Amino acid sequence: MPQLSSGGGDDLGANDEMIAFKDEGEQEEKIQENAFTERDLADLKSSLVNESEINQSPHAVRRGQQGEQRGFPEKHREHLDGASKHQDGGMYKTQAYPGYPFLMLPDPYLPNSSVSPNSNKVSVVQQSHGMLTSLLPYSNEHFSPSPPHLPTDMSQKTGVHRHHSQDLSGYYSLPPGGVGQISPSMGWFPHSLMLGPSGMHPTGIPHPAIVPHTGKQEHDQYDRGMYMKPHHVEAKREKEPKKPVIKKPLNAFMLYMKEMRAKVIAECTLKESAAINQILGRRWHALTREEQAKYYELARKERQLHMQLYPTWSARDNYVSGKKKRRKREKLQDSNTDPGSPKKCRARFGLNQQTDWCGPCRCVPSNHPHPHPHPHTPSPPPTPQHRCRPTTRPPLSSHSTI
DNA sequence: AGTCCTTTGAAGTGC
DNA sequence: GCACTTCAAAGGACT
Repeated sequence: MPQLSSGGGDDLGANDEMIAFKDEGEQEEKIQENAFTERDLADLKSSLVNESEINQSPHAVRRGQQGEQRGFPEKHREHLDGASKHQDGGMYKTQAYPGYPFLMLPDPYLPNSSVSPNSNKVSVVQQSHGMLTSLLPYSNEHFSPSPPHLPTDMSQKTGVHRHHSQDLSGYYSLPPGGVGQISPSMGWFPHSLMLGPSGMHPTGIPHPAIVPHTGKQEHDQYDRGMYMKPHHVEAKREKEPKKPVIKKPLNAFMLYMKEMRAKVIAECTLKESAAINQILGRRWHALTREEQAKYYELARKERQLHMQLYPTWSARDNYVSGKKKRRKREKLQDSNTDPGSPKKCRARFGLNQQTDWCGPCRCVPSNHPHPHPHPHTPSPPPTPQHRCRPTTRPPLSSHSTI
């Protein structure tokens, strides 16, 4: 748990994390990040425009970023990884949150616990596809070092099973008239026993973490149908009686994205998620430790709740078969070694026909330490400092510019 | 219709 | 134990 406030001066890697930021000039950026929005937009737009004008390649921006990210110090990532690995360790659960005493108390979502309906603070995001999302009130009240209401309230209600739209309405309060505004990521996990065969809650609100089992596209469709009139949902279900999938609980950054996406969209008038995510990634790094702690805490609760509700669930359940993926990769590799023209090769990887190497790594010659003259001749193995990964993201630079 | 892109973090896999 | 991979969200772009 890297960014959490140590409170009493313990170090969980959080200090290291911050030091790492400072070492890498992040501090300066943090100051500058305050004047984000306009610059984000300007940078992003100009980069998009420039790239499109120069290269007319849909991957031009990606290449540029990869070029930057290529310089990302592994050390930093290790910090993150190492720190995150502490998260579920004892430190996290006990000492890591000296300022969060409620963590030592019974989980609010345990069958014998509950939370109190005493807050009306809520952020409601109108998703572009029409789904309303109720977000946790990320007020300081909720995430103050000693949330005053939580432990007390939790202890007041006992023996009541968690009914999300009521019990959680305190902690995850609903806005006026916001009946269906339940976020998949904010802890709205009704008990599995309360769900119907396709993840429907008795209230008629489908469980957001449960979606049909047929891939991303249907996830979207299902999401869009979440608040359809019941008979529509019913008809849809009859048509597609597919095995529901329990989705992963959202991590801190995902929760942050969910909350801030609409804001960024509004500020930047951007719609492309990839671009928005870049901005959000930068903003995430610009957050203070305390601000991030809100989301880490929230994510922890999410995981905890998820674990309670679906004790047998494993992230592996949603993995596409490793073999299947490997086959896909191998197939791609085969096609890369398949004789063909450099032109076709560049086209396949969205490279500029004039300026780009046609190798699978998409790096432009100018920033590539070991050029791929042509994929048909085997590329030299990636160096530890620079790994070319065409299908997965390269090491991320925490201070990469858009 | 399906996949990619882009971000971070959690968790799984494989050595 | 480490490095690597997959998946969570989102929606436009691309195949």
